[in-house]
Amino acid sequence: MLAKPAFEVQSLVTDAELVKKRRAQIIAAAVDLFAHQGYYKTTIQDVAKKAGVSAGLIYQYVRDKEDVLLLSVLDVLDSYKQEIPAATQGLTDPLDRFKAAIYAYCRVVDQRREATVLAYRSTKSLSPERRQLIMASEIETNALIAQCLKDGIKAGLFRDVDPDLATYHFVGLAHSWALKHWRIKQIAGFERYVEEGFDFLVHALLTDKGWQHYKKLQAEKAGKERKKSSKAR
Amino acid sequence: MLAKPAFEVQSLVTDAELVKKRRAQIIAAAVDLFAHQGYYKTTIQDVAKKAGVSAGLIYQYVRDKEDVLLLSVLDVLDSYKQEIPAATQGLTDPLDRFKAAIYAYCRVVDQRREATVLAYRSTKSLSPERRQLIMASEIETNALIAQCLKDGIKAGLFRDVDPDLATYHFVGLAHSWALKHWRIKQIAGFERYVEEGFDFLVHALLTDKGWQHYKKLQAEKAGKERKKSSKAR
Amino acid sequence: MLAKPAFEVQSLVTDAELVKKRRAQIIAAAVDLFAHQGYYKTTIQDVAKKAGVSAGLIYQYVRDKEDVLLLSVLDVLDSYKQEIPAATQGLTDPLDRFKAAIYAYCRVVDQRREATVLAYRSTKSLSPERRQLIMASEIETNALIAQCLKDGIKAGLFRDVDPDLATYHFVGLAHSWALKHWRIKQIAGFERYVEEGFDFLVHALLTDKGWQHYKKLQAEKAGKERKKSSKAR
Amino acid sequence: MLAKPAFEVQSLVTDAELVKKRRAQIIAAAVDLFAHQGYYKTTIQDVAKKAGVSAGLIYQYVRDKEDVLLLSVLDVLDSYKQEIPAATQGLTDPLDRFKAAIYAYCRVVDQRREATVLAYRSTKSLSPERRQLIMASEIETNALIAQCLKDGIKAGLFRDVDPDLATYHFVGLAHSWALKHWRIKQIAGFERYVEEGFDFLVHALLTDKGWQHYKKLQAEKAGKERKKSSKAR
DNA sequence: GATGAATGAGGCTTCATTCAT
DNA sequence: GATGAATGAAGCCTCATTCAT
Repeated sequence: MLAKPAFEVQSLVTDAELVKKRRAQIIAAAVDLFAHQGYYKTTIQDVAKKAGVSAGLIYQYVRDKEDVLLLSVLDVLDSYKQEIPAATQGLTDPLDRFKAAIYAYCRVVDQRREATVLAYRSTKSLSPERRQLIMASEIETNALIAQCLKDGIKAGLFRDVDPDLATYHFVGLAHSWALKHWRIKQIAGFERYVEEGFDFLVHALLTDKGWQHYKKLQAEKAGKERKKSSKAR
Repeated sequence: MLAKPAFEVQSLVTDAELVKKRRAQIIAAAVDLFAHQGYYKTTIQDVAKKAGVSAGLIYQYVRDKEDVLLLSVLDVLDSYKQEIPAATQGLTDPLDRFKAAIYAYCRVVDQRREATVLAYRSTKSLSPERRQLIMASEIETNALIAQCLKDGIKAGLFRDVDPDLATYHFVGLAHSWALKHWRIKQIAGFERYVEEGFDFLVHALLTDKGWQHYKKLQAEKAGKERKKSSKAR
Repeated sequence: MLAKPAFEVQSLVTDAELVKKRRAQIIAAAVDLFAHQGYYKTTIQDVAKKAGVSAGLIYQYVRDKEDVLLLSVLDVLDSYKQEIPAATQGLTDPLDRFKAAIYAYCRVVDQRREATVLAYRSTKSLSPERRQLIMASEIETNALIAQCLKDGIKAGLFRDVDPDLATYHFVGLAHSWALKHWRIKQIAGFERYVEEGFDFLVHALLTDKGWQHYKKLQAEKAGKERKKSSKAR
Repeated sequence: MLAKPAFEVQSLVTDAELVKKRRAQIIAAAVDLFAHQGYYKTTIQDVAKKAGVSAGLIYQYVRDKEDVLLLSVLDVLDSYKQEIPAATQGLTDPLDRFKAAIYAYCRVVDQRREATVLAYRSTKSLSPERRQLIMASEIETNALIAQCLKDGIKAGLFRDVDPDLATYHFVGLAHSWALKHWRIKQIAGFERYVEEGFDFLVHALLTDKGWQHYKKLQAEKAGKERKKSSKAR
């Protein structure tokens, strides 16, 4: 289930530990630069300088520039795959789990906003084989969401919609925050955007039973927060 | 209201008719090439050859390569601004108008699927000033959708949601078809995608009153189609 | 004596009057542009625009861009050949004539300072055949000065120096004003520069007899000016 | 006092030794080509080929083609600044020193005749900032000459002329040899040109006292040469 | 393993010149 | 005769990639 990221990117260096360390260095620099200036406007020399290594070094850990892009995008996508399970960990209620998953997705997108945009923009710059890897990773992430939906449907909380299609509506919520940030931030802050967005979309999803459940959860949450804020005083 | 596309892209040629014609030639070629191979992998020579003109000629109609990209993206965005009003023309019922608008949006995105992706990918490749133009155009298009939402809210058919935020959910429906086509096409065809997608999202939007209205429209449509198909026999 | 400027620059247009008029138009624009931006940074389109004609038109009056440069430089050099004889016209005393010639030379160089620099800079940009014409023109101009020197030597006013070499010292006076203007103007104004410069160089030239004569001329001139200024009151 | 030549031309390469070596390589090739074919007719590829390096390499040592020109011109001007002090080294007599300086100037101009012309022609092709550097270098060189003049004036050998203006007359002697070589070489060889030219101009400069001194030096020199030539037999 | 200087192919852009109108 | 749109050759410069140290 856990994807070995970039399992096919070859390296001339054999020491696995070193490969991991160097690549992390390179990718951190690359993601930052690619995200902010774009893939084509970023040179390998830029990446090398930012990573604090020589240009030649990079070619001991990747085959070519496209490999750097592939690793960069995979790095971003992997963070999704890490955050979502971590967020649902311990939760059992399907609606709870679903909400936690979506919120987690939105949160990680927000934290790596530019990088998320990078992933969108740059996939087409990759060769078909490499693009496969990206798509596979996205499918995996979507499967995490879709599973939550299936669980909710099974539990009778969600309508019997196509879980894969519905996934895209919620994924779109997270991605839009990054893609349309220039505009949306003028309308709402992150918190309100996610809350209203999730509330909006979940309306489309809930059965009557689910609806009751949702209102109960809302009330509980409101209760907790009231307590918290009264304690805070 | 009507945006003069690319109103600021200068040309050395003075004959307005010719400028229009040549630019159309150039942009048609550019959109196609940019959409399929990407902006950076497409050379001006490629565009010239495909447009059937010399490379030098292009520089009599645009300042630089980025201008070609700007005009290309604006061309795509303009088609949205054309199709949506055309689709709602003559319709008076708010729900009808809204549905027509969204369907029209989805349709034009489907027709220019690669070009839509181009618009997404390439905006960041533009200089800030040029990006402004793109953003302005997107805001205009969104305003068309948002207006439909406002009308529906006023008519009591839609819940009192933030129309600008809600617009993004529906815009996302159209865009996702292009952006995630590689995956969604495996799940559903265009017709089903739009129908189910719209039906899903509209659930989140409708009031009880709106809900009655929606079901009536569905029934009417079903009736018409039954008739049509019986005639077709 | 009078050089037909550019006697070999061909034109497609047959009407001699028109050729003269058009060329004057073109050359005036060209000299200005070449002098200020340099030959290579000036495009034929620039010249055409400044001359108020189309780019194509120019090619009916010259063979190529180099022809425009040739005509431009010859135009400048011709003005020397016009001014010097005009200035000595009517004067009979050799020293008077010589001084008038040098002053006239300096004056025309000052009036067309940038153009003079152009002549210096651009001769090497011309093909050898065209350069010949420039050189021939310069030799003609120098001959005017040299003749004055010969007359002065014959009259026993000037030492028996090589008139052609001495010519270059005085020509250098005029040219330096243009070539080193950026620096000399910080040291002296045009009037003082020419007066001190001529006075300096003429010291090197005069015989004892010439020296007496020179002082007499100075005194006369001073006298006239005193009168003039007293009248002016 | 000692100018760091081209102190502001940046290089991507850090090894100072290498920068010096490579630049010398590049500039040597560039001066030669620029001097003979002109700046604009010389391509970077030409320079690279002549320097025995790749075109890309050049851009690791200069920012653009204009930088190559700047370095080339500075290289020429620096040779003046080297030769003049070297020639006066050890000499104490002001007239001796002055003569040595002018002769040295003429000699280096003769040795780098085409390059001297390049410096004249091309300064205007440089951006204003770069032109400043050229001018500063010229002023420094002129100051060396002017100092000799001042010393001679102080010693009562030279008339009390403006040393900066007088400098230009002597500088003109050297430069004219390069600029008007096509013509002057028909009149006189280098030796005679310099001797007669200096003799001519120095006439304009000497006081009576200086004049006595000058004649004495001439006699001494003639004596030495007689001896030398008798020895040579 | 790491460096960074060197390479050279290739793209954008300019502009002299032509030619159909 | 005049126009100005069109051409296309050519140059500057960048940058991914290599390789000697």
